Amino acid sequence: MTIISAEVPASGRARRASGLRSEATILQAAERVFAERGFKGASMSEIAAAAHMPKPNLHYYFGTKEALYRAVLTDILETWLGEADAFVPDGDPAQALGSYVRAKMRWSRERPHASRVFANEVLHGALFIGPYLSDDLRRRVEQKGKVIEGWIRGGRMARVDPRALFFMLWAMTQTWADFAVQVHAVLGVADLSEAAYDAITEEVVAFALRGCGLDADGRPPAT
Amino acid sequence: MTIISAEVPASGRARRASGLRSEATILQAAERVFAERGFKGASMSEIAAAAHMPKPNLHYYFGTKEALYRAVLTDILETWLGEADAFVPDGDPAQALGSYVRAKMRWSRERPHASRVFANEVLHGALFIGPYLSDDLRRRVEQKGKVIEGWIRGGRMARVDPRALFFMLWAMTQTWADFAVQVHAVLGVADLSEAAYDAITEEVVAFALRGCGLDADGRPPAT
DNA sequence: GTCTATACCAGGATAGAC
DNA sequence: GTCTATCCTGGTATAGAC
Repeated sequence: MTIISAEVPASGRARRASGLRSEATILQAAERVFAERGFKGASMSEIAAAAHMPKPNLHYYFGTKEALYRAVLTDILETWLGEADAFVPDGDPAQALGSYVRAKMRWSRERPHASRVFANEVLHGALFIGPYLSDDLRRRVEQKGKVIEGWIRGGRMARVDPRALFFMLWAMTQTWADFAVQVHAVLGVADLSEAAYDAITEEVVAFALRGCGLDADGRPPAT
Repeated sequence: MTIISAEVPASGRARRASGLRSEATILQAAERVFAERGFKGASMSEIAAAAHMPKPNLHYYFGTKEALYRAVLTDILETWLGEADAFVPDGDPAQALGSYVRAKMRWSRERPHASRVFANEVLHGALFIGPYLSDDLRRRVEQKGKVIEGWIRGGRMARVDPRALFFMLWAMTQTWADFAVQVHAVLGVADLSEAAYDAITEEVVAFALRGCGLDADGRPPAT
């Protein structure tokens, strides 16, 4: 992740433990507030309150609101593709796809704020992470797409455009974080239990595998 | 759509053609700006500029920024489920699901701004349309879910939780509007041609049908 | 109904004490 | 490194002429 450079705090030198802890606290609070309000909607005051410290401290550590936002995004992007590396050419398609979907579902569950910040950023034009999407992400999708094309040529899964497949998988998994409010409203619940979320995860996995022409055991279809 | 009441312009009485035209112009401009910037990020000045008229006119017609935003949302919600009524119990599952997905894909293509405003609203907690989601939408999903459950009981499609299915279908279709920037970045194109979008639409339809255990001709699988 | 000019306030950023 | 007090821009909303 070289496109977005995290702000180096004021001094430009390594700081002591208290500073690092403050910084981490701010980042965490900022992620939550940016997720709830968007970039414009979030105020430094609210982030400061969420981080239990006065406003100027935020400026001391990150300079500007925009720099803080960039730091949050950097933090998010560094993990966004972390679980994505299960696509090895020799691997079993059903196994690889299944664990990819499960990893993405877990990410939505464990870092819903991060998912929403990312969604908000892309939704409004990816002004900050645009270069990252067209360079780094594009390259990765291209690579993994080749693996999938290999599987298709080998008759190991249905013919699915690899890029379209990725967009659909991302959408199907991230929607549980990004649109959680809608999910809760339609289901008539205040929250999803771990058990309920696990059940949903298996629904998504099964749906995605069938969508790729694979049954749960990974057997390719007659087609 | 009774939950959100569109603002009745200043006089409270029907206005003449020029007023109606201005109002429609403002709504259209507002939808676009709200889509690009979010509620907070959008400014009345920018909407006014987009509508080619001075700022106070917006307040004349809609009172406040929030009222204008509500009017835009009402407009969007009225069409959001319009195409959703292909789910008739007697219908063919593959045919019903296919035309539903196609309708949603067309909506994403033709009203991307509307889709983004909606996404942004839900993403940030559905503060304005929350009641609509838990009343009207919930009821509709419940109804259509019964139809799907009937199909499953009749062995006409795979066992898929109907609610989960809807969330996935919405996600898979709306992502092409909401995350268009990401799609373009990863594909390395500035825009999608009609032909390219049609091809993607068929990818999504095929994937969704297989996901439901249906092939393109609507034959249920052995399962 | 349409527009110019302006009141008013929220919020980002900084000065400067400790 | 931490915090109080304050500056100042930008943005909603309105007054009031036409």
